[in-house]
Amino acid sequence: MAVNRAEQRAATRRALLAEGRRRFAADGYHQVVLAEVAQAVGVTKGAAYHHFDSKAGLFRAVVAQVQQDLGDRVAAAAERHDDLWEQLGAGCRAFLAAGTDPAVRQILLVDAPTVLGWDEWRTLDEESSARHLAEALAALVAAGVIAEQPVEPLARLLSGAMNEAALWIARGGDRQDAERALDRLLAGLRIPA
Amino acid sequence: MAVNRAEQRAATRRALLAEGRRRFAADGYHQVVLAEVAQAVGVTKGAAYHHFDSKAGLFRAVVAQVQQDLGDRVAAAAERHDDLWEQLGAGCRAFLAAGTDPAVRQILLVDAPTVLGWDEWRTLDEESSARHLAEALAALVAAGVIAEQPVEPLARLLSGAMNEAALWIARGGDRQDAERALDRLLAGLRIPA
DNA sequence: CATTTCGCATACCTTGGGTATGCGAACCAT
DNA sequence: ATGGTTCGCATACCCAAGGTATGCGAAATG
Repeated sequence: MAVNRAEQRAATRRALLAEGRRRFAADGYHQVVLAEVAQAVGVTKGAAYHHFDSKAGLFRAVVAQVQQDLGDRVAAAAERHDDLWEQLGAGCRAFLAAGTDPAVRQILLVDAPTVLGWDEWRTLDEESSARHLAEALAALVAAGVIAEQPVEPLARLLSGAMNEAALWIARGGDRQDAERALDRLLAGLRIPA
Repeated sequence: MAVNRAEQRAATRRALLAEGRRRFAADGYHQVVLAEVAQAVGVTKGAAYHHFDSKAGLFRAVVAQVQQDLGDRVAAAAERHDDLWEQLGAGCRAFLAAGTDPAVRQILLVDAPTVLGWDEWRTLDEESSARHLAEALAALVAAGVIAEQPVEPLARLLSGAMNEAALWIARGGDRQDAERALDRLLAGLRIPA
């Protein structure tokens, strides 16, 4: 048990974040009652407001954490390959796989845009997974594998496509089919050798 | 002025729908107060609950209406062309153009999935714009313009891509760039002649 | 040991979605 | 036309839940 005050504070904060993440993922933002999150952790609403300035504030912190995890997973999958094109494919497949995680699905893909507003959500997205995608595409353009073109709109298109595909898979769509369709889309971008 | 009861009922319902649509589009679902919607129309909350069983019920009706409008717009744009491939392109461009409409953006793309739940939203989407896309792709496959493949996952990918692109454009992204990127993606699907 | 800090609890306020019930005008019977 | 019925909507109320103001007690400080 932490006797020290800083440790205690950090522990409470971590516990609230973890419990919030569980509940936001399982029940969706609106179904979650802040007081219940606090109670489950053994504190009261007051503690939650001491650490986060609102329910949305807790959610925001959870979103950042989940985004971070997702970005790490995608980056790790990509880095297992040397070839740039393979990296893109591996990253995309990792993203689709992550879509089966309820935390990613409900928190990032369903609730975050409405709760935080699309602008703020996009900013967070930009800092993690979306950035990896844009960088990968830029590298492929530089390497002459895909045609010279503005990278940002293409990255948004692909990002949106994968978000939707992840939700589709989670709802029962066949992942193989989704991966194959995505592969075909990506393959169409390659400059014919 | 309607003296007849059925007309009166219909008029109130229409007014609530119109005002709800305005406010949902302008402020987002959560910011909208049902009582204020009713008041703006000259009735009270009771009337709203008489016509729709909940706030979400009113929103659902608005969503259906906006979906319908959007589907019509896309279909109309497509039907101005005879060539199947041109139809697809025209429909997609019409969809991106529609993304500049705040009603489409906020109601359909941002709030609907969370408020109605992703499953119900997808069902509504399926009945309007998404169906057009799937049909167009199926026709192109049948005509041998794009490779034989499951149409549903491809339609979801493209649908997600365009949703995201519409939001990106609304946030200030260049529409020409988005259209060109989308064209390149679609072009990659064609079987090389 | 006196004092301050601060992490959190307690008590309270307010907003807003939802419900139960009542009224009055349009509708329908004879 | 007139009494009873329907029904569109108003009024009054309930309560869950987010947010706030304040107090307490234990750790930190010196």
